[in-house]
Amino acid sequence: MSHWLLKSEPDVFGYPDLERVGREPWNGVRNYQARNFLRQMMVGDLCLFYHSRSKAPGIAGVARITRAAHTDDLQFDPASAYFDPISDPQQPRWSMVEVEAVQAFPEVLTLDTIRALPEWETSPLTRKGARLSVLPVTAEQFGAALTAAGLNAVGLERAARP
DNA sequence: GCCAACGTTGGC
DNA sequence: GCCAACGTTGGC
Repeated sequence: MSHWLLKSEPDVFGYPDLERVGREPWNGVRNYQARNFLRQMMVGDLCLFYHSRSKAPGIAGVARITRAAHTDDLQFDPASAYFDPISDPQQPRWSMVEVEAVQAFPEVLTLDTIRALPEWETSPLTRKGARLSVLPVTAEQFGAALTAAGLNAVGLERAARP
């Protein structure tokens, strides 16, 4: 199983929103590197749900991939902000996955705290000017984040298994 | 294929 | 709201 980190602006769609709706299509990703990571995701992979552009940026909870990469319909919807006039329906450029809420963190694990974790030193997340909205996370980084949040990483991974 | 201009991201 | 960092675009 792989681990990932997904960024979302809590003002637009935060972890509480994911808990409310249960499952949510992760669409609107329009960056090739991020898209390529989406395409590597497999059902059951766990994701850290990160709040960006917020007063307290950080990880708010854990999500699980419930559907592997498939065509992001918004790229063909002229009314959508994510419309891509260049995309060819025969060979769609953009993909989306589907995620569900697994476990909220007791409180948001702040970026400052994440930066202080040795496992996260090499992550693109903690690099200045980081813009990647979907990024891979090592098992060590995932475990360190859960431990720092006060959760039992092993227990959660077991419980999250479908 | 270079690179300046532009638009967007995201911490602060 | 500011601005640095980054990805993308498009003229040449």
